[in-house]
Amino acid sequence: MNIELKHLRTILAIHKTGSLQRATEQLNMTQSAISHQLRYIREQIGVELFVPETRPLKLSPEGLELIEAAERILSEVDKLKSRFVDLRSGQTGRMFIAIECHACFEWLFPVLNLFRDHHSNVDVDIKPGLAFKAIEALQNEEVDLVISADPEELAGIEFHELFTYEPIFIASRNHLLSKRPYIDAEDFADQNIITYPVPKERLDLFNLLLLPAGIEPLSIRQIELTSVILLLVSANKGVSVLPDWVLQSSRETDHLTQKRLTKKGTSRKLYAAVRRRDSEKLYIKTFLSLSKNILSRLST
Amino acid sequence: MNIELKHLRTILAIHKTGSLQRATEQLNMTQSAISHQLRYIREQIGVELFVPETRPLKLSPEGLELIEAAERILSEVDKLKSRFVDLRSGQTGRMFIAIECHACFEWLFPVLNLFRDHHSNVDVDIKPGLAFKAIEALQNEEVDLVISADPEELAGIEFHELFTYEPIFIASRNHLLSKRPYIDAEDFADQNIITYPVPKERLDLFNLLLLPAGIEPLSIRQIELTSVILLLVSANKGVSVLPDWVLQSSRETDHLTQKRLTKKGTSRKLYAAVRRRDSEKLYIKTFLSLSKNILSRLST
DNA sequence: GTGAATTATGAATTAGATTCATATTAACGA
DNA sequence: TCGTTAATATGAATCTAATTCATAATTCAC
Repeated sequence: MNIELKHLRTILAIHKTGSLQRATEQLNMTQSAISHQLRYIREQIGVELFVPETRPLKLSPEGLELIEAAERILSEVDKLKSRFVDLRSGQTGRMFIAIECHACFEWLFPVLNLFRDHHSNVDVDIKPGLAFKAIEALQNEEVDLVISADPEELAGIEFHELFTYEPIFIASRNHLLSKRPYIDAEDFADQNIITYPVPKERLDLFNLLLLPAGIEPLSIRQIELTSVILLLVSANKGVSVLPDWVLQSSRETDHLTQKRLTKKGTSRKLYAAVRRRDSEKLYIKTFLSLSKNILSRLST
Repeated sequence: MNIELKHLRTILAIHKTGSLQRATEQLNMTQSAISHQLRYIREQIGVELFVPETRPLKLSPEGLELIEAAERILSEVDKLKSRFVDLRSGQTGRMFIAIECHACFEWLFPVLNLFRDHHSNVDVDIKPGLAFKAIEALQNEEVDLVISADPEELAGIEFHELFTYEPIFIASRNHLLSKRPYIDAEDFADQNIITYPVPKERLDLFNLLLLPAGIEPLSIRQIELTSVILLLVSANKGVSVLPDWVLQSSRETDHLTQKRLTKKGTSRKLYAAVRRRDSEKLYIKTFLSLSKNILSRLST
């Protein structure tokens, strides 16, 4: 027995309009096509659906049952369809985020708070633990958005620039280097550095300054939480380099001195990577737009 | 957006087998056909269902949702199908009965009690109030079976003979006619007759005897209930003619005398009319078979 | 019963689904 | 990283099945 949704729709239209003739309008088919189809359906299910030789067409008890089931099934299908219309247009969906940069929590949480106001239907989560394999996870659809400072050329992946930031040197006000107008690579050679617990090559300080200059600091201490880093630096247990936005938004900068790296300063850019096919989704656009503006919001 | 059940089945098969290649077995199609169909589905719903370029195929979050909905919908459709398989084979269905003969309640109830043991899934009901238009109601599918004594040649309708019965004259033991070996038409001319409240031409007594002989009884009193008729006749308030099965099965015949109509007796047949298309249904066959045997069951 | 409207049917046509042949792409082991 | 194998994608050809067209058969209302 082969039944398709098309057939259910036909039966429903015939029943609702009361005749094959009038059903033609709803179904955009000729009366002949409907008649052929009705015969096919009758053959398939082997039960008379309409009382024969009556007009307007009257349902048989079996026909009535079919109609009721058909309405249930078709409404389920319609729900499914509109669900996909929503998914496609970005009214709803999933946005799992992987972050390659540790400090990004500082601006990401405020962004997501704002985001929730716009898209309460979107399932948002931050996936920790795949910082290094983030882009791979994006391709695998394990996550839907990656915050990264290292754009690559990848098929199906788009990097959207979010904002430019400046890695800033911080030390205690009592620190020797607090007298300098700016900090250079060599200055780190005898310093205790406090960083996030990630490999060197993923830290701005090393990327931009120390690795090119071939300089090793005196020691490296790895700390998870930004506020603890600030605390330790304030207490003169070491120095650090953090993105400027962290220092703008933090209330624990009173005992700190901030300096540029190198005379003319340094800069980095942050990107959000998404699958190209997702980039038109409404909620992705909202996220990108909110992220681009988040720094000015935080500083006021 | 056009989705058919076929497509849901395809997606489901791909997911369950993990590859287009293996899905070919389930679907009895070539890998190429499945691939084309998959592309069509993708175009229709506009959302990537499987993570591209991965093997074994992995569902995207959207794909997972589709699978879940597809399983719901297809199971609903399967239920519908098996429902119709049952309906077609007569495992289940509706059997609304119209009776043209008043006394038939006497044997019909016992039949239906037995019937329920065999077919608890069949929706049984007796539809009163359309005694005269019963056959019409059968054609309109308002009822599914008619008990009738007057078979006709009608397109799509079959009359199945149930049993032969004898209309029997009854009177009080004290009644004058109780001495007679049998009763003739003329004997009714000075009698008070008690009958069911239906037109004369639908009563055996008039059909078989009085109308042909052109004889009018002294009076006619119409009574609904068989037991009340028996009561009144017992009390010598009049005489009546009832089918033999009523008298066999009744416990209120002690004060009655029973006589044949005419010297060699009379006989009538009862029929069950059904739509030809229903006559192969299991439960209809059961009903016919039970009805044919009911009289011997009642008399024991 | 007659005419108007509706449904059914067969043949012709058309659309669309499937296959075949083959190119492309991933997966795995050396 | 390369070659090998297996799987998927694709285009054209084919075939199936749905739709239309033309028309016959029914039904309904007056």
